[in-house]
Amino acid sequence: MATDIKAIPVPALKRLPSYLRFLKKLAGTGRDVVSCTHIAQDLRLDSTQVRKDLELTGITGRPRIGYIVSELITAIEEFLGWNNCRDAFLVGAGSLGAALIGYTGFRDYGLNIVAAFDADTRKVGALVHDVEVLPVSKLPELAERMHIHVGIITVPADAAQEAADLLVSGGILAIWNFAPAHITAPEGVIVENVHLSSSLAVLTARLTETQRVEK
Amino acid sequence: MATDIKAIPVPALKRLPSYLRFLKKLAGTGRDVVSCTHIAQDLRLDSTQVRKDLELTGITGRPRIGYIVSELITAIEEFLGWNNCRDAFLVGAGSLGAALIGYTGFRDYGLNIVAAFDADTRKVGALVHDVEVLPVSKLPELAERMHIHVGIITVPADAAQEAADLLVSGGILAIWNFAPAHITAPEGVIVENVHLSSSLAVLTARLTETQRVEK
DNA sequence: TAGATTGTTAATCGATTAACAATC
DNA sequence: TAGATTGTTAATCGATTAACAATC
Repeated sequence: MATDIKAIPVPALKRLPSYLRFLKKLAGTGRDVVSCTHIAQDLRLDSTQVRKDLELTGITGRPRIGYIVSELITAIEEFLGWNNCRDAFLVGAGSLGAALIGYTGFRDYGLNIVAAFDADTRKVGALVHDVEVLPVSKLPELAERMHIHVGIITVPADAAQEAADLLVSGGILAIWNFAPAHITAPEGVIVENVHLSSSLAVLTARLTETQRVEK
Repeated sequence: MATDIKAIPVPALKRLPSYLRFLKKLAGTGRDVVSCTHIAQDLRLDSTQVRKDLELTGITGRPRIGYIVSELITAIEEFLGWNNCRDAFLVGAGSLGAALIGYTGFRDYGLNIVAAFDADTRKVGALVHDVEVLPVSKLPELAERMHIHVGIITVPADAAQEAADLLVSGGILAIWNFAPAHITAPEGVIVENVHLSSSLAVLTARLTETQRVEK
């Protein structure tokens, strides 16, 4: 097999967006060259780690000088696939769904939510931040016709698997799941979970720990 | 030092909530005993990993039998500090803030958002899901008086550090940051970030990768 | 009893960090 | 040139997985 390239480490992938943010801020100030040390200092990371992470994107720097800021921004964006926008469907037009639709920052991440779907007929037809809410029954056909590859799930936990199945039946290739539920999808379909409970667990466990120690 | 206990591994901590979800579902069906194999199967994990994770909570099972579901639920909840509710303040009453306030599920995670704050005077005075929006200037004094230890940041990126400083000045001990920005806080203050861009980076990088391979 | 499962120790794997030569 | 920084290899650290004895 020719595809014997090493898998991209997830922790590295998760750090790239913060580099991008920093670099864009830097570009705004007119700086056109940056070193790993500089990035690492701002983000409180190890400079070797930053260098290895940047290496993933295929960029090369110059000893003594560093990296060209604009080149680096382009390299990261291309590596993440953020350089050209992807259209996405969202299932579950509740308050979280509305918040995601309303967040304009996703454009920077190459994501564009073009339609929302809801099982609740009372929500169908409404406009959420200029995005129309459609009945879930229309999803599979529309996804196929519009060549949508990304689906976002913002339904309650007990409807999450159903929403996932719906997206899969429409030929979606990647699911961004915000529902507090474990969902399964066929081999080949990417599932990325945003489990707020996991994040909160880290926070509360640490807090409980420090408060236990202090007493 | 007596506090030479091994640090709790973050990945393990992040898995605990999913166990809890599964166990509660199980308890609902009337089952009162469960094995690691059973949990691992449902969540597509390694059973040894599940056992090690549960070990963290201090629970002991019985060979051949497994763990008592109700005991396990209590053990995880106590370990995470989810058994008694914490009051929290939220800064930034935009659509994401509103979504978090409106999400009743946080009660299960021991979190109760009692007040929202915003710098925008036009938002002040409004009610968001029965929670009053107050001016940010009132935050430090109120946080101190009400013994609030947890602060949630849902402001735009450029106001995030300011919001963090405000919370810190009110004596907050832990910050749950939803703003797409790197924030710094004094030693001892816990900062847990929900960086949607990191999560999306994993999704889009994988998607770009598979699409690259297919062509 | 036999066998499933826990508890625990050892082996493996992968990510982070350290070391250092190459270079502009 | 001298020295800062990249690129790369090696060492360390921590998490996952495997192995196996203890036990109900």
